Amino acid sequence: MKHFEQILAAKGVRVTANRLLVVQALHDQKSPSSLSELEQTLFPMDKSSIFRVLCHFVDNHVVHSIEDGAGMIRYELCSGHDDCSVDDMHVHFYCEVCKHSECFHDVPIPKVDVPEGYEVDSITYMIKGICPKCRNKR
Amino acid sequence: MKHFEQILAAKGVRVTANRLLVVQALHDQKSPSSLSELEQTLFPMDKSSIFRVLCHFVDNHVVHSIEDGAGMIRYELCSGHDDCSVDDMHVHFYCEVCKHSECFHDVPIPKVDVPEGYEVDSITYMIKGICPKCRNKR
DNA sequence: GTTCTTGCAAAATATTTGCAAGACG
DNA sequence: CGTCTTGCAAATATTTTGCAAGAAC
Repeated sequence: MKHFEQILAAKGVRVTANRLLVVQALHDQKSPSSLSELEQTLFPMDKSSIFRVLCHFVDNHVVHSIEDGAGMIRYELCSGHDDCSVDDMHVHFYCEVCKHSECFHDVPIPKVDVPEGYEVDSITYMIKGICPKCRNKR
Repeated sequence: MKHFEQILAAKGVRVTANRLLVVQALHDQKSPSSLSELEQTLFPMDKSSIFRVLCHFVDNHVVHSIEDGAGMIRYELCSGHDDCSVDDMHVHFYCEVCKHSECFHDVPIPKVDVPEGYEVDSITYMIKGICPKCRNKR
């Protein structure tokens, strides 16, 4: 996939087979993926390799890392292919019943005024509650 | 502290010595505490006891649980002593340099419109960046 | 006495690192 | 060659549960 190679190259990340697989997997997921999930998807790639690729991606703004409601870290591709700004982010939802995370891609994170002297790098807006599917089951 | 006993009683939580100690400790902290921190503060109370007290408190809306930027769960007392609503919440800040969390008590979380059918229980608004103290050191 | 709570120990879950071999430029 | 990347194994860190003794009602 030439497309993914360009994304990596544009961010100054060397292209390797593993890295392309990780980008591919993240792209295929609709909701942010955890390390464990990626481990299954990307078998037989090693967990630590995936982990290090993800760290590298986070450092180079290829992916965001967010914490879902269950104390686990999840990863998703930065949407903007050029630069990865704060404006890039959207709201996430965590269902306390089925324990799944999803994205509200259409809902941008409202900005707030931070006190003097604080530098903002990223923002996570996480709603916890019950998703429609689980709600209808009750 | 009669005061804390009333808080617990009002939420239908049975009052025990341990629970009062946990409430006290959370009240004394300015920023949200992690389980490990509480373990030190509350020594010799057992870690698992603290954990179970915290779970019970979260279930009964005595405390909020939030995830700081480092994948750790932190706890803070619900501010409203009557009921623990979504309006109760404020913005949190995580410094990526000194790895400390703090509260922007004066900055309420802006609300967003969620898609139809979703039930909102709580919201976490976490800003990651660099705090003034760490920023001045560079 | 029946239910809830606690402490100890240990399991379960996730993340992170050390090291040597291999790939890349 | 020298640096970056990978896989295997193992160490850390953190959260969670089983069980029996004790406390509360």
